[in-house]
Amino acid sequence: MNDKFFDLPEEKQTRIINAAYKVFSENVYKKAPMSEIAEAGDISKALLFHYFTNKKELYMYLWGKAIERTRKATEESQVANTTDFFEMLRRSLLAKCSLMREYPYLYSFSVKAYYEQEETIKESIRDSFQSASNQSKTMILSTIDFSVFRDDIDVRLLYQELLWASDGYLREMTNSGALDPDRIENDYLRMIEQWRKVYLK
Amino acid sequence: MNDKFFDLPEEKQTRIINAAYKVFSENVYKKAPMSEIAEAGDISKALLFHYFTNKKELYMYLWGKAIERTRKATEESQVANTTDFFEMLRRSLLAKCSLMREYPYLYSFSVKAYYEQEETIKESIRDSFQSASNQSKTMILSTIDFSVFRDDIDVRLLYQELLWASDGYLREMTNSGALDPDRIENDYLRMIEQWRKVYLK
DNA sequence: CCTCCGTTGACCGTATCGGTCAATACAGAT
DNA sequence: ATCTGTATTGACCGATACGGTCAACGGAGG
Repeated sequence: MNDKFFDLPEEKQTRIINAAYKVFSENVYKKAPMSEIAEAGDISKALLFHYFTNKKELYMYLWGKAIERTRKATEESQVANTTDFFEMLRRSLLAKCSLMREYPYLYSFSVKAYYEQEETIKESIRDSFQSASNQSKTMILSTIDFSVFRDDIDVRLLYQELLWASDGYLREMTNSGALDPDRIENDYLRMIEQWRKVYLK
Repeated sequence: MNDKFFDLPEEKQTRIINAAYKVFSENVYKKAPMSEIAEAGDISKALLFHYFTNKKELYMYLWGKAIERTRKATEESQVANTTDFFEMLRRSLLAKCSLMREYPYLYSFSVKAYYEQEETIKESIRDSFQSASNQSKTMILSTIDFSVFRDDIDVRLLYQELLWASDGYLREMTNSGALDPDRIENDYLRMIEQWRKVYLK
């Protein structure tokens, strides 16, 4: 890619990047047109190709950035630095929200990328995602104090369930176009409070 | 459309329909090619056009069928015929599973259709979905006995949350390609049992 | 052998794709 | 005002994919 991209005013950089995240999160790689990205980012297609020499390079740049920013947000929110399950969940959702404020479609892009079928993309991506996901999962299972949960529930099932619920909520917000991180954050906190009430001893 | 479609052996009919549901559930209307549907259904594109005279007609047929089958499955599972919240949830998830056995992608098609942006499609669809969804929601809120819930929880939030959780689970199954209704049904039942334990008085 | 009809490969005009390039717009220096 | 260098673009290219059509093929029944 062309490093001069980073000399652009920051607003313009993120505008372009977010346009790309959006289009790639809504379409499979093959059906995500560069022209649509350019239009959404309010620049010409030629300029887009000027900065990211071709489609795959843009895609891989977005992927690398997504990985990096996710890692950073997770670290900054101190997600791993607690043994309280719900506190960890809270921090991780707050991290997601803060990430969403700057890159609204980064998360849905990551999910879409994980299931990408295009051969050339697949191999470059799947491993790094898988390893990160597995790593965080084992980290959670080893540091969390599970003794505080009610004895009659299946914690592993619960964990999945809560992730799905928060994910489903986020998806609904995304789909309906009302992506308001503040409101989402607030709703997240309420949901967690409720869970805390019923699932602890 | 050409009524001779219904003279085809049933296996072939559902094979074609499911191919169409799949492609339309994975792509926006405009980017869902008839050729891809034909290929997935293992027939020629020309034959597909022979039965459904054009793309929109096929889409609208699928939509109507989705509405109808959903209504039927809901009715057959007696979803509305109980005042127990979790029992109703259980029945409605079982209905979803039984529907999924015959038309694996019908549900994700319906969701996708609801958010369709194509102008000509939008108007023909959104109303019927909205009304059905609203109707079921008010039905639930009026027949369910909410007094059995713990007093310290927000039932409306809970309702959404459980729907999201079951939805997220279903989506993960769909995405990973392991769409096994029996396993899903089993997992659903376990999740519901857990919920029943913690959310009731 | 004929007829009928389900089925198809090949085709059409058009739109869209990824990508290129010469030309413009424009800012700053002289 | 002119020059220079760079950010930006409209127009274009060949290739491909699109929705839709149609003449022809093939096999079953008479």
